[in-house]
Formats: sequence, structure tokens, C-alpha cells
Amino acid sequence: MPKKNKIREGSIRTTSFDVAALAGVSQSAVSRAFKPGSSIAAETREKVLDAARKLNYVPNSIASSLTTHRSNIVAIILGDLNNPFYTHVLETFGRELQARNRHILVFTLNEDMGTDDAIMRLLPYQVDGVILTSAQLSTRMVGMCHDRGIPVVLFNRYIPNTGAFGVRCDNPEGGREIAEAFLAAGARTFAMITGDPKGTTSKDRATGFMDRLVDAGIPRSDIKAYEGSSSYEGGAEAVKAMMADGAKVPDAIFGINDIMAMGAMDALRIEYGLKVPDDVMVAGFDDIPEGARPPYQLTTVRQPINRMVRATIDLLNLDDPHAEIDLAHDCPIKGHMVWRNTIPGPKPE
Amino acid sequence: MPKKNKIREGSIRTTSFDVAALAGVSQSAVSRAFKPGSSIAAETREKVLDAARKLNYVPNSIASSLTTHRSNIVAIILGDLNNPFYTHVLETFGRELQARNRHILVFTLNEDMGTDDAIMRLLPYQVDGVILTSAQLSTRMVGMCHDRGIPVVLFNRYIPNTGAFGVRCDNPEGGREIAEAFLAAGARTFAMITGDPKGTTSKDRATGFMDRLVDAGIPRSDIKAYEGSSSYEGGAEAVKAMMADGAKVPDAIFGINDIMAMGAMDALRIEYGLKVPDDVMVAGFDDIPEGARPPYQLTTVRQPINRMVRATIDLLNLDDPHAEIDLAHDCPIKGHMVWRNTIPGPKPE
DNA sequence: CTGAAAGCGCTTACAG
DNA sequence: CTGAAAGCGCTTACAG
Repeated sequence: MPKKNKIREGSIRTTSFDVAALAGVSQSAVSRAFKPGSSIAAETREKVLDAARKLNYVPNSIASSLTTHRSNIVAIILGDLNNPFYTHVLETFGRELQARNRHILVFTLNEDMGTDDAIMRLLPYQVDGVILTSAQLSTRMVGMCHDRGIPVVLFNRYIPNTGAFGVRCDNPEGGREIAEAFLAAGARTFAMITGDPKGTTSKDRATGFMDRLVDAGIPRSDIKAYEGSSSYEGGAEAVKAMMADGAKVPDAIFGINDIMAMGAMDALRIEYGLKVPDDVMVAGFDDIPEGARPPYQLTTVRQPINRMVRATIDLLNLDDPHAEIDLAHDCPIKGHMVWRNTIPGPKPE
Repeated sequence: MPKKNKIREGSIRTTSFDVAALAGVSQSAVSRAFKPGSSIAAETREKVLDAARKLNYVPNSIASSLTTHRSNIVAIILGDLNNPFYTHVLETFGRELQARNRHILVFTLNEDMGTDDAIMRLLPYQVDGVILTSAQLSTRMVGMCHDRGIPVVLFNRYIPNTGAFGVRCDNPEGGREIAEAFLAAGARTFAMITGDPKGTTSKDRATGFMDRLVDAGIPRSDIKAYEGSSSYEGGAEAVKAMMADGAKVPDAIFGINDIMAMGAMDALRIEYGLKVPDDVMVAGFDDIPEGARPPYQLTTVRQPINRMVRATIDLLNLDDPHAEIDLAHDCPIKGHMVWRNTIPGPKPE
């Protein structure tokens, strides 16, 4: 008689032994029936699957994880949910990972929980990999993961010298393209609204942007920078700081990401009655769908999210747990300009 | 000598036996050292914790879940990430659940994965509970969860007769308050932009809204409804459908949620040159932070997210696995009006 | 307070 | 192809 464990009043746990008993086979057989490609007669498998269906049996992943050392879970550490870009990223990871029969353990960061805390909390779950969309990872934590054979890959950033590599868009190149576009439209004075100063993404975009401008002979003093904390509100604040600066309104403003560019545009128009692009040109970076809405029609550079997500998953080596964990990998994926209405003039075809 | 398993080249698995060996105690002792409130001498615990630290040992949750039948994981099924409301919801659940030492397995729905599929995928993980923010759950799936002692609670909706209860805002009352506000501002003709027709949320808000208007003597024919599919784009489309209807622009438009109201406002202004609230009043529902941005300044009713999230977690009975799973629970939490600029006139204090 | 041992529900060599 | 059995890394009565 099958062993039964009461869970709550009236509820009972069904195991592979119960299924085996009903199907008249050994417990090993039911295990095999559920594992594709295992050595089992088609007929036996049918019998087992039938019995399982009758009992509403579902194999216990916790138990199988314990033996196989694979949980089919990947952890995603989400930094900044204020930027819709990351919502789109989460959705894309969800789609891709679920299609591969993997599942996501999410960690959302906040004042009470930093990246390192999140890592310490995910370690006990024996996840198959971790994806990080936040900055500030300590070398020690990367070590904790690697010691356990858990690959960690950074999404949209890299952290020099931590041994964690990342997948990212070619940010310097994107910055350069924006500079190019502004220049072609006749801009001569500039402002940048920068994001998280600790992340590499903002820095790289800003550097590419500046370099191109300086190459074109723009004096550094004609390129100002304001902090926008990677949020809509931050973008608006940056504009206020800029206007408070007293100087002339620049010809062009580069929001290091779309959401800041959107905040900036609204402040420019609503607070200061300025027209975009007639009075000031604006550009962003990311190409979030929100930036394409009628009030913004933001010219920007698109991050190839789908390709970035797939590259990230590939680096996790989910199907080959024994693969060496790569170390110093870094291959930026090129984004591309999306021309809309915040930079005037003819769009290159 | 402690047993060692190679994971990847060079990486090794550390278990409680290794820690026990180093600390010179039994394996049971190390288990106890990590469980708060267990019967162990302070001194022994120290020894164990020291050894664990030296070995970078972290207890294996997979193994402990297998014995305790608690994974400390709750599943969240995310329906519509196009509505920022759910991003805020996810963030709030993250904060609250992580503070209680619980973690989140997220499932994002898409064409390839419906709610029922998500449930089938979460069952093997023996989650401690499931939170559902999407509609369309079958009775059978609720049964699958309940049979296993897994509570499921619906967030922001209910599904009549599934045995799954939900936490929600008092939607009919919110709809009524919006109607009231419009009426007080002098509106006499109305349009509603409705959301997911399968969900109860949209229906309830619309019903409350209509009922109040009808009570006030507004003829039903002066209350039109357009589908907005709960998205920004849908809100804009609804306005276009409304304008194409030929009839006079209504005095007031109720966006069943903020994101649709935002889409509607932009279409009204940009496509048709209408002023809000001078030409048309608008109101939303949810009070997402995006609706408070300068271009919108949306008057709306706030969903008490924090309270709703906490109520949801309470219903999960995470700390009392043997609690009966409640069945026909339903207690709407009252939202409240947030007065901004899309309905003219004096705001009640 | 402590340790030996059974057990959680699977997977997977091993022998047949 | 199939079954008996050991083992994954913990927890928890049980006895001391």
C-alpha cells in the first residue's frame, strides 16, 4: 500500500512510488518515464503516464534537483525597476528562459537588500546561473558563485576585475552615433544627462559621445554633464539644474537613457516652454517602447534586447553544467540608431 | 576525511558533514546551528558558524526543502507587464517577501504560456504559495494547487467559482467616486475606456461608474464604452474609435486604469488638439507614479498597493503551513481619490 | 545539549 | 528494457 503523507487536512502527497504501484512497475520505471530519452519501453512509459495522470502526479523538482545538482532555476537580480527598460528585459528573459524549460528566481534590490545580499540568498538554492542587471557586485561574491560552479553574467554592464563578464550593447559606439547625429543637425553646444555613476554603461555612452564631439573640434567646455540618476524624475531634475546654471540652453541634450530623456523633454517643454527639437534637440538610448509614444517620438539608439538576452543565456551554459566558467569575456553587440523626431533634419536612409 | 564532489573542474561541494568535521561536532549539530531557536549550546553554535565561515559553507535549501516540505519560495504569475502598475506590484512583493525571507519564482505570461501552463510548471517546485495577477485561471488548476496544500491568491481580481479568492481594491466604489467627481464638475455625457473584458477588475469599475451615473439620472445612451486592452496604445486607440464614432466628444472620459487614461490623454491632445480638462475631463484608476508626471497630472483613485500586497501575503499563511486553505474569502480594500488636474473645479478637502 | 539514524522523493550506476 | 539499492544534503524524532 502506497505511503501517504498528510499535508494539510485532507491533502495528500503523491510520489513516484504511488504511481509505480498503480502502474504495476518499479519506482525506477516511473522516474524513467518522465525523463525524455531514457531507456524505457514505450509501452511501459504509457502505463506510467496513465497512472500519473490518474493520480495528478507531478515529479518533485526539489527531489530531483537534489540528486542531479541542477535546479533548472536561474536567478535574476533586478536593480532598477524605475526604468521600464528593465521591465522589458525581465519579460524577454521570462520568455526565453521559459521556452527552455528554465525558471526564474527574481531578486529585487532596495535599501534593505544590495546585490551581495541577493547573492547570499540565492546561493542556498543551487541555481544554475545568475543574471545581474545591477552594478556593484563584489569580487568575493563572484567567487562564492564560481566556487559552486554557478556562472554569473552581467547584463548591460561589466565590472572591471571581478571575473564576472557581461553582455552589453556597444555603448561607446552608440554615444558616438548620437554625437554624430547632433553634429550633422548643426548642434554646437551640448549637455549630457548621465545615469548611475557607478555603472559602466552611463560612463561608456558618455565617453563615446564626448570623444566624438571633441574629435569634431567642440571645446570640452561646451559639453556639460548633469546627473539624472537613471530615472524620469532625474532627467527632469537634471534639466532644472542645467537651467539654473544660468548659461545658454545648449543646442542638444543627450539623455544617457530614454527614460531620462523623456523626463528631460517634459521639463524642457512644460517648465521652460521650450520646443523639441526646434529650441533644443534631444536624444536618448535604449529604445524603450515608451520613447516612441507620440509626445516623445524620441530619436535614440536601440539596444538589441533579444540578442543580448540570448547571448546572456548562452553564456550561462545551461545545457552543459560541466563547461568551464569563462572568465574574461566581453563582446559588445552593436545597437543602431532609431530616427524619430527629436533631432531635426533628413534621416540617413 | 570529508567527502568532496567535483562540480566543475576545480570546484567542490561543501556539505554540513565537512563543516561538522572541521568544527569537531556531529552533522546534526551543524544543522541545528543554522536553525534559529533550535536546541544547541551557544558555544557549539559559534564553533560551527566559525567552521562554516572558513569553508564558505551555505546550507543547501534544496535539501532542506525536501525534508521540511517548505521551499520558502512563492510563485508570482505576472500577466501584463505593459501596465507599469504590475511593475510596481512586483517590486512591492519583492520587498515584502524578501523581508520575510521568502523568495520569488516569477512566471511571465505570453502567447506560449498561459496561466494554466504556469501553474503546471510551478507545481514541481513545491512552492509555498502562488500569487496570480492574471485572469483566466481554471478551476482544475486551483484544485491541483489545493490538493498539494498550496494556497493560491489572486491579486487585484477574483474569479467567481474557482475556489481561489483574491485581494483587491474596492473597484465598484472607486468607479462610483470617479462618477461622482465628474458629475460634480458638471459632466453630463461620458465615455469609459475598458480593460481586459475577461477580468473582473475592469467590469467592477465600470459597473460602479455606470450605476452612479444612472442613479444621477444620466441616460444610459450618454455613457459609451470603448475597449482599451489595458495598455497605453489601447487607450489611444479607444479615443480614435470614439472620435470615429462621429458623435460629440463626451464631457468626461473614465480610463479604467491610469495607463489607458494616459494613452487617451495623449491621443486627445495630439491627434485631436483637445485640451484636458477644458475640452474633456479625464480620470484614471490605480495611481501609478507615471500618472503623476507633469504632462498628465491625472486625477485617479489610488490602489493601496502596500496594504493589498500585505493582505495577499497574509492569506498565503506562509508561517503556518498547516492552516486550512480558506476558500470563499473576499474583502475589498478601499482605495481613495487622488485629486490632480484632469477634473476641473475645487477639490474636496 | 548532543549524536546516530531514518527519511524526504527523486536519479542513476549496476546487475540481470 | 527493468528493478533493487545507494546516494543527493539536509531535518528531526529518539535515546542518552
